[in-house]
Amino acid sequence: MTTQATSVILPGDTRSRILDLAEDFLLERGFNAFSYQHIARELDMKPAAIHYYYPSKDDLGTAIVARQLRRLRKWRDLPRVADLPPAEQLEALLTVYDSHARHECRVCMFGALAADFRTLPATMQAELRTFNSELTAWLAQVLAAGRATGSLRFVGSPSAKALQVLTTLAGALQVARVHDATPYHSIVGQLRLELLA
Amino acid sequence: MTTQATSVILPGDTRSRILDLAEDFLLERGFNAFSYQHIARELDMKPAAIHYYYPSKDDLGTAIVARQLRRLRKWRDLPRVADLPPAEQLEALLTVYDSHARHECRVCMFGALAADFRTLPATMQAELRTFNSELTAWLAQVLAAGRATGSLRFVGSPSAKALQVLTTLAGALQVARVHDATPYHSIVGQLRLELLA
DNA sequence: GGGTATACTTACTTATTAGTTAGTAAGTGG
DNA sequence: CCACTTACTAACTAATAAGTAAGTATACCC
Repeated sequence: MTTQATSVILPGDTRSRILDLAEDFLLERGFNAFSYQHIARELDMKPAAIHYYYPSKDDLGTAIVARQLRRLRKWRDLPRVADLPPAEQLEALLTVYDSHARHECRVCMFGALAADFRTLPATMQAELRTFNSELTAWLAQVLAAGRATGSLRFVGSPSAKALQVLTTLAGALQVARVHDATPYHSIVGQLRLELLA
Repeated sequence: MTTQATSVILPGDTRSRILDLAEDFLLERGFNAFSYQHIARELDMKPAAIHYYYPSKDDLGTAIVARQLRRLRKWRDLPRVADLPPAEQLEALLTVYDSHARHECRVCMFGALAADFRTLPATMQAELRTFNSELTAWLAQVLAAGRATGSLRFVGSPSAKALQVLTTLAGALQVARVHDATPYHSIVGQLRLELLA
């Protein structure tokens, strides 16, 4: 049996519920501070059941980052994002980070994994590098277009500015975790003040 | 005996060698990914010997952050730092981060602990909050003085800008770890370009 | 109704973790 | 030279980690 009368189970549901929970724990505690037991307990299953879906923790971790990368690509190419003018594309990005800050000061995936990076499986490292590179490239292009049309203002190269902005946002969520959302809003307010013409 | 003929041992040396090594591991792997065994192996001792100096890992972790806080206060109050004009005080701060980047893309202590913050002992959390607050307050005052004398340039409040700059620096070291030093230099270059009048 | 795939559980192994306790060798002060 | 302190080691415990192998209940297909 899958589960008794308590809830209706959709096919493939457990697999994605595991991934969702693993991602929660990852963003909440870091990769080295969550275990199959944590996930199993939450789902009222045995740890071995998690291994059935994700044989090793490497697989699970890599799946989390790979899914986030797929989400990024999907989001970026969404008509309601891709067709926006540059300043509003930036605003859409900030909205994503804001939702993290509101959700119990959750850090972003990059911020959650960067510090422990050297203890991560090689496959996770590779996916995270790709994720960061693609996001930076996207923002650099947004910034360049925004400056060209006069809606965004900054000095220096778009790619350096993109790196700086993303780095600041990742860091801002970490500061929010250490203190509270106040410094996060302060930092993002500063970013808006400087960038929006 | 402390150790045989191989080296002369100073009193209190083991204690600080443990702390040094623990800090190395902390910045290298994160708090949840190093153990007393790692330190003991490096020092050619038994894990119990580490417990002799630092009864619990909480004590050890707290000692690391507390020492870093003492170092910050000492550095900040050093004549060769305190007596500098604002723009050079900022430059002195950047030099500290640069040395981290050069030292195998080491992250800063804040960046190493922020992601796993909620898994840390309460005493470490408190010390880290103090550390971050004091550093931010110091930089805010530097920025305010620099803008007043015309050597530094930025919009918004000094404390928001200080938060933003420190957050960016912490994040820049994390990016360096994930990729290499190139993006770090790009980000710090951007900071200099914007701040230095 | 039999076979097979799915979705698990039970029961285990091996490794590592933090931490404790008792003991011991070497140096120190009286 | 004796008591005491310092700085450890040896030998544990209890908990938790990732991972495996074998078995089981259910559903679906022929």
